[in-house]
Amino acid sequence: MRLSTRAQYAVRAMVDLSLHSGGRPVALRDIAEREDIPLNYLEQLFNRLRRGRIVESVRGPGGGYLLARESAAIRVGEIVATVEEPLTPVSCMDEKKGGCTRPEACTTHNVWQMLGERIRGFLDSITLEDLTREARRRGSTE
Amino acid sequence: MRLSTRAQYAVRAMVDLSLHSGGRPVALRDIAEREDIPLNYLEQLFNRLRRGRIVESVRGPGGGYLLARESAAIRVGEIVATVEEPLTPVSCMDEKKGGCTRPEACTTHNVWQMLGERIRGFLDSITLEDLTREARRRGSTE
DNA sequence: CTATAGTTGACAGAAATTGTAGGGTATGAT
DNA sequence: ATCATACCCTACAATTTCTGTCAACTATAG
Repeated sequence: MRLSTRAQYAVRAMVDLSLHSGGRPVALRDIAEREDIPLNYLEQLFNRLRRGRIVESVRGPGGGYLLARESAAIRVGEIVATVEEPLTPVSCMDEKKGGCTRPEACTTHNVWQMLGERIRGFLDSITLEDLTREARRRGSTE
Repeated sequence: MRLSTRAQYAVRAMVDLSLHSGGRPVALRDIAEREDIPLNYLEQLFNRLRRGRIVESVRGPGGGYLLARESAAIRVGEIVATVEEPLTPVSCMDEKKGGCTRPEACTTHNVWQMLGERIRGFLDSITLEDLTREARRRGSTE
């Protein structure tokens, strides 16, 4: 039950982006350096985030990435789900197998199903704005 | 964010054990067959469960495993935590690293911390008795 | 036309998970 | 006693997933 570093990187990078973009594109190179994330790896993550319509890209010199919408409209759950693909705790919930021949199987599946809903529900209750505000607060007090 | 099959196996096996034990030990061989879990693998899991004081073993012929206490006193969260070792979403929460030099890092860490609490809280709210009752209900109606 | 910075796919290394093998040890039954 | 059962334990092989790297390509500002 461990979150991939992919997801952790993605959220940290998004907070960084939100903090440092004043409406202007932020280059991955800068984010990678500040957050100590391998640049090439970060590129892959932002490709997914772009396809997930969470960020927009600007190519060419002076380019970089922008939030696709205001930070209050971006939920952490989205970010995680986008880079992490399936946010379901067990495999047999994505693809349909014949499974569930055993009566206990279904019972436990219900548990995992509900667990997944709880996880998504919690992560969706937090916005990028929340994190950004908190990060700014911490940054200023210290 | 995926639960290991270890954890899924463990919970299923515990439900099976609870269903089939009438105060008498149940052999892993039987559980493995009914649940279609590799026997050797199941043995490893039950070693952990025994060390976690969730089950007790009876050796020799006619032996097997028993619940260490009534099923209402065994929570799913315990079972999962016992076989899954750390139930924390991110690595840097177990071992202490210097981390958290970046202000955003701490912010996101809070999120993972709270997520972990939610997960544990949910899984601890369900007892083995709940699952057993539900499994029996399903089994009888079909 | 050149440097910048995103876009993409392939792939290598590392780590964790999952499963297998093979021996040991306690115990009930014959 | 001895034998079969079934737990106990360790090491390791196979597999998968995750993490990270590389190289080549495309768009664009200056």
